[in-house]
Amino acid sequence: MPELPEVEAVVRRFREAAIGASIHSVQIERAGTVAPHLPSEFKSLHGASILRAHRRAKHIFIHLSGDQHLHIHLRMTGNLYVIPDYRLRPHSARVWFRLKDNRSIIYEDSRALGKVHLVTRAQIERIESGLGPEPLEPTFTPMILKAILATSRSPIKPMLLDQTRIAGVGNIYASEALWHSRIHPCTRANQVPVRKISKLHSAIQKVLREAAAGAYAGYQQPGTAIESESFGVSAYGRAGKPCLRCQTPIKRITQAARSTFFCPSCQPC
DNA sequence: TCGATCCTGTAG
DNA sequence: CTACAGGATCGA
Repeated sequence: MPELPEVEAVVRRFREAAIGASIHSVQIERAGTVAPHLPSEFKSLHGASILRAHRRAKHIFIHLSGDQHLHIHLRMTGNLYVIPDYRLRPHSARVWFRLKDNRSIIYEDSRALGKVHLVTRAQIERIESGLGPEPLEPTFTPMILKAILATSRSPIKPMLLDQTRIAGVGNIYASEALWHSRIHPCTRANQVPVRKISKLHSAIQKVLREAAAGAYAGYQQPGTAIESESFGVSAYGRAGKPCLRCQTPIKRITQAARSTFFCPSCQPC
């Protein structure tokens, strides 16, 4: 589910619900979600209060009292939210934090690929320093994108997923941005024509911004279908369906073991 | 730079 | 039953 806009929505909701709350206890239903930590290490969170939460790329960092920090990555199917009572938690709750006010913070993850880690401030800095620019921040300019593209000979679409180059673009929005900027996904990054670089830059921002607007309203708690991508999607998941610009059937290919969707007619090589 | 891998769920 | 899933890491 979550790409950058969805993670942003999760963090915003989390902040509204959880800042200022105090943790009563921590339940770890699945050790793998906190590995390589031991569940017992999380006892240090008992009594801690939640001070801040922020997002960097698709990473979530939660700052707690006592100079403690949680690092949460939702991966494919993770979700983080607060519910009124722990007994309402879904079957796929992997870690939950009972709050002193009786509510609970739930980390839910059906595929269990995501992680909930305890980290130090130094570790957070190390993680963040390894990431490329945030695509929705002013620091991400067409010139910066041009410089990033120049350093890679790999096909542009897998390159867009490389978090060390640009942080937060995922599989759906990579295909979408290329469709909007009419760039073939197999084009080598350093071969993208200069004229199309600014198109790509604005397409990345457009696609992420529009998704962000929908995600905050649409990213729901358990049981509700998560369909934030179902509106505004022009190429992703539309194999065989007509391109919205030229009616040519959208094609699906595999790149770096991920699906890519594009229009073979209006995204020429 | 690729393929395999971590997992579970759902669609075909 | 198989294929595939919006992520990221690891080893070859």
